[in-house]
Amino acid sequence: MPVTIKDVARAAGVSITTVSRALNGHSDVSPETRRAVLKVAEELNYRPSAIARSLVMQKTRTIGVLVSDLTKDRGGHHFMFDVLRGLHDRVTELGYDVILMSTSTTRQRLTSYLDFCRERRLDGVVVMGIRLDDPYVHEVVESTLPSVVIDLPLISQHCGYVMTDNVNGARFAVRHLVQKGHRRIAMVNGHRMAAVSQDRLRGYKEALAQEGVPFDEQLVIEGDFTQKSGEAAMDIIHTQHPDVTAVFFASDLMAVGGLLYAREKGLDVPKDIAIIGFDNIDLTEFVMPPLSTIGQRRFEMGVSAAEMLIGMLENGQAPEGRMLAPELIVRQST
Amino acid sequence: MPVTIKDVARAAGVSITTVSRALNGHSDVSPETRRAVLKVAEELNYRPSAIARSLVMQKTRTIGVLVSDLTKDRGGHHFMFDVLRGLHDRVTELGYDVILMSTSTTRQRLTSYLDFCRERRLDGVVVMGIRLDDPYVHEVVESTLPSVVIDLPLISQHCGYVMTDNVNGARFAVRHLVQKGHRRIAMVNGHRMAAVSQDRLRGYKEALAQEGVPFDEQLVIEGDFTQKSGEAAMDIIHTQHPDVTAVFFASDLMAVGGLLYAREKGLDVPKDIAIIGFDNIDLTEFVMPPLSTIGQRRFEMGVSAAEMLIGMLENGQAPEGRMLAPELIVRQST
DNA sequence: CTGTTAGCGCCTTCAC
DNA sequence: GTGAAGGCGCTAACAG
Repeated sequence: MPVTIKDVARAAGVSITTVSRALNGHSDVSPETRRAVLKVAEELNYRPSAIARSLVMQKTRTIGVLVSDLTKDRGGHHFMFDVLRGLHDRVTELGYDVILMSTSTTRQRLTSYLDFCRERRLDGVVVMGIRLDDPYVHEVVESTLPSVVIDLPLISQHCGYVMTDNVNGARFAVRHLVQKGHRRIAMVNGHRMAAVSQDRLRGYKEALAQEGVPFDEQLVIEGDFTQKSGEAAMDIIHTQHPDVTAVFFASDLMAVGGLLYAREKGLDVPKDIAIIGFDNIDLTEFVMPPLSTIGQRRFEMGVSAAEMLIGMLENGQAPEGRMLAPELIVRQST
Repeated sequence: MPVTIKDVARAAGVSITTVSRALNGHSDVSPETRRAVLKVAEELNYRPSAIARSLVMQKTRTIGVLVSDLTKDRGGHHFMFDVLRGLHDRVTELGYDVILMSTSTTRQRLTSYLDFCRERRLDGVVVMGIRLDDPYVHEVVESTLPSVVIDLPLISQHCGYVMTDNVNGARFAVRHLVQKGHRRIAMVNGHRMAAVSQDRLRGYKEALAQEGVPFDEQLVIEGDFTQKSGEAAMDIIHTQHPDVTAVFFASDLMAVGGLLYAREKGLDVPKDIAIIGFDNIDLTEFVMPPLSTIGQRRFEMGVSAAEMLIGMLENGQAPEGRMLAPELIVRQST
């Protein structure tokens, strides 16, 4: 049975009200009583109940983090973990707590994410790794519960987003290749339906236009973000477009596939063919040669989401769409 | 203002108590009233407040996960994330929620982890990635707050642990090498003070003894878990112990270092020298040749911790030490 | 079977 | 400056 405010009050010989005021730094308490109360609270090792406070204050100072399918071991996990780190860091700095939710587990509970939030009386949610076609996402996006979505351009009255500027990321990559002297630059994209694929393709085109390099539709190969598809794409490029001297892959995993293919065929990277990826996954540092790539500011995305959400909560700030600049990371594959 | 039990009661024309009982499946409610209440609750889209319930029940059905320094980008993160996944999965299955805590952020709050738990009235904690010399860990381990520690053999009245059986992991690795015909087998260990290093060294010795291979102290090189130290160790082995045909690295990162060194020196892996690592990090699948290693059942560790903790909470089960069997993963480096 | 009463631990009017 | 009273949303005796 933990020590309550009542215990402190009794021990200090004052009323509960006074203890509450003293502990919360209200001005209408005499310095002596305040000191006395603080001392007693300290001695008793008193910790106010966040639960009780939440009940009466009607806010929990807790935000939910909704992550897609934590159960399955899919690709994007490291990405999500980094975002989570930034998020948690900033959120706790601002005096809030973070509670975890996963699509897989809440779904089997048969309650929607939103209902979960309502039960827990969460003040807000950050959503990440969710697919656009998830039946429940829109429920939270369109609800009045303040929310911020990572990596999906969903915006509404109570929902903002934070994402990487994929268009510019792709532009950075392609411009870098052009500056290295390449003119025939192929692109291996992810599946066409992914939002990021469309953006990265646009960046590719824009960079080419900007640099005065003609766009050749033949040089855009569609992959599916996997290493295997990267190898396959590289094979097409190698056999059908031997004049290509550089390839921009829309994901590092595909780029690694390209790298393996090149090694297998005895091609020198970057001399025979330059390769640049996208994402800056850990792996890129360890392959040979280390892979140039476009990095997303994952930690900062979490921080930014935290600040936006809590800004909405505390200062009634309007939700917004935030694009974070990606960074060009030059290693030895270009 | 969310709809409360009072709203449901009024709308259903019964007392608050009756609503509570109907919703919680108590038997002393007539079928008709129950149906009526359920219907109204449904129509009103009522969600009971977990907060209010926690207050009166004196338990939150929430467990904390204390993770070391979420802020810093250190090695063990993927490990922790996988454990977290298993943990969260099982915990929510059992009807609990997970709240995140990090040493970095709670420390700057100037409250100990334990105080944080007390404020939030957490039912229990799982601790992971914490170093033995952390000043606060022992506070939670020795407190009456039920806890489970990952990867540290800390046990007490209210604290159990789940960890990988490192001794056997090392034995699996070394036995595998012996079975491949190797007799001169070096070991590159992590720093001597790490608990895992000691265990893995023991497993190395035991396996040698068991297989009738003499132990040679010269063949144990001390590294520090980094790739660089793996390279350095490999250099020592290569130059000073040319008769060595296989190396057991106490971490994959060091093993990758060894691999790079071998490639640089034109050594063929595994023909000239076989290499096996420990941890099964993602990287192992992508290096050339793919690295044989010892895998920890990370997801299962989380699941196990969840079950143990909640078993303690609900059935008063005694905390225990659980060793999870590692698995030998044979790829192409051995 | 159902309603009344009494809190859970805390904050906030409103008096004094 | 301080205390008494009421209530946040819910559950648990205790009566009827």
